[in-house]
Amino acid sequence: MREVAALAGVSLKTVSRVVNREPGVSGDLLQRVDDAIRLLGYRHDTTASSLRRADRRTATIGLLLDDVANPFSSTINRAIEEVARERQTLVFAGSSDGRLEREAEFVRALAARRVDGLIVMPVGLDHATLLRERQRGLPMVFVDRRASSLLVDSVVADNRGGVQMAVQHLAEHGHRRIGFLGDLSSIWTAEERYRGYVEGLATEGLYLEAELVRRDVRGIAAAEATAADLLYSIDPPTALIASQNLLTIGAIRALRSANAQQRVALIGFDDVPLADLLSPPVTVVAQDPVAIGQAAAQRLFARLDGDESEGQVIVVPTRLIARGSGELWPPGVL
Amino acid sequence: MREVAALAGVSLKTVSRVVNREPGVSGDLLQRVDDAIRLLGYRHDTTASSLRRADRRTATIGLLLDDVANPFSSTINRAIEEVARERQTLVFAGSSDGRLEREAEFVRALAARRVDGLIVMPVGLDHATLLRERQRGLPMVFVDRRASSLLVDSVVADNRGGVQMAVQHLAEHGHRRIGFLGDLSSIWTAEERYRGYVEGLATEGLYLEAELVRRDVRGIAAAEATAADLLYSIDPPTALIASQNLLTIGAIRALRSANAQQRVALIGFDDVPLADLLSPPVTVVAQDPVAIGQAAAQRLFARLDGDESEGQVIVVPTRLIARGSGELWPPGVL
DNA sequence: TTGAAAGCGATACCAG
DNA sequence: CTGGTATCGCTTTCAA
Repeated sequence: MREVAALAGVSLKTVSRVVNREPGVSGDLLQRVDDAIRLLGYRHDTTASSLRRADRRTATIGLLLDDVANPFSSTINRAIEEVARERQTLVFAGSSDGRLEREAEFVRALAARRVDGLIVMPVGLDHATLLRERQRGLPMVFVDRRASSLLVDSVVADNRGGVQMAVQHLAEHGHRRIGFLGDLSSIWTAEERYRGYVEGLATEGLYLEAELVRRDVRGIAAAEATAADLLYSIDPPTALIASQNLLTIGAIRALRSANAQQRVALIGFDDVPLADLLSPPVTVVAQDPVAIGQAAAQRLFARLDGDESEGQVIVVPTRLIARGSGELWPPGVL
Repeated sequence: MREVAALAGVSLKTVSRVVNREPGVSGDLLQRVDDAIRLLGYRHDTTASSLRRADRRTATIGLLLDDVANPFSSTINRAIEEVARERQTLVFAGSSDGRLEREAEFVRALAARRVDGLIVMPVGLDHATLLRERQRGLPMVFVDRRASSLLVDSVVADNRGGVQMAVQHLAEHGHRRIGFLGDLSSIWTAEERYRGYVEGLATEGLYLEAELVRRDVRGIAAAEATAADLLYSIDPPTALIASQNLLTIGAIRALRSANAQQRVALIGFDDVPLADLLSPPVTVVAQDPVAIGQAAAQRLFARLDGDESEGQVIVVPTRLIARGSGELWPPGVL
């Protein structure tokens, strides 16, 4: 910048004005400075700029997901990127793998780089580390999992309602013994979905039977084994709800192995690619990761724009996509 | 930092030494400084640090993919993140959507933030903008697509070999009329895969028949229409190679609609989730995005560590996963 | 082993 | 409209 000023024969401040497109520079000087910039191949240094700038903004935000490679997460990532781009903001993306120490490490690294804000899929249920950071002034929005405090906004899917819908749908197709596969109870969404199951059963006047419920199931292999176990039990369910995408895949495999895919109904939570090409095609409760990501980014930028209102909880609707597997009737009904 | 120094009763420089774990600070002072840091909740400012630091490193790299939400890309993203984490480096991730102006915009934003290096899935074939940036000193590694210059390293899958393998596999199963679906020819990988097809045919002593080749097909819907067109042609192929994951999905749909999935063989390039649960399960040439991402990150960090050797091209093997759809024999052979 | 002063590249403030 | 000077938070250099 110094060199640019020298070449254009103006002061540092004038170059700064040109670079930042501030008003009040005569056309003549503007031209000279622009020429000098081009000639020298000058590149503005955002980091130095934000150091001195009054608002100290870095035009940078952090995004901490469970796993950037997970299709649900990466779609959120993409949606956030789009909103950020309109604001000339870059996104640091990272994966916590559901581990508190990774979450803490990432947040520390982001704070050291002075990001303007953070969108995070929080690990665990108490959020102590994150809230401490929030209280120190880092704007923060939770995504996919609801915050334990009103200091931060949350954008979540309608997990409970989605599973209730699934239960109702199965009940309407004559099912009274509906099995449930759930992820780790320490994950907020897993808990919500289980509640949806319990409430759905109640609404339909069905009993909650412990032997049909399998929680804390993690990953495809475990889901397959657990679903098989359910299917081969003495009084097996006539329908299954798999409340997470990997669990759905495991359940599909188990149904195949037992050759029960045309006999036992299945509804998965969260859509999976190619689900419509299986036989039967898999009925799912779909989330809307694009809407979730957009809403989260919009909340964060609203905060950066000075919104000081109480933390909001935005619930993005889920919808049931009937494809076949969820419309099978139990044996003997038709 | 000033406050920390005041509270500990030492100079700025001593605090700096402690923060950077530089040797040559007495245990007493180290203790006092650490206490002051904790007491004040001091946070090191990496951006200010790198501004003054001799090597000007920001411990930050850029990653520009086609689309961070694409499963192949997001797996690369994750692999790179892991390598970067070991080096305390954060990753700015972004999507070009295959558009040159987005690529240029992102690179400009990264350069303004003084990233240490860039891993990019380059748009187009000439790479002019990127190479200019490279020449200005920004370390750069290309991923998934080979560089047009030895100024940058490239890490690519064995596209050509993979498709050759597919052709050979189909020929071994009696096919002589093998159709080909290709993505936009302006994409380097699409071109490579097409060459693999041509060379594979030659190796097997088969003719290249123009009416069996459909290139510049983009997306699921177009692939479905094009594949249907092929299937309903006068002398249709007995086997199909879909050389990209979305094209594979389109081809599967077309085969289903024509009820030809048990009659016309199919091999897809790039694995797709649930492919093994379809009927027939889909045979694919799988890439190894984790290995690709790791290699790319390792190359970049090697450059940052001072490796000045000529640009390398690292080719990561592909492998054929036989699941059923690629092992169907043409009618009348068995 | 410790510290004082200079300066990284830019913007803020205020004077001309 | 334009520029001089102080300063952002930190590291470097060099002297004590």
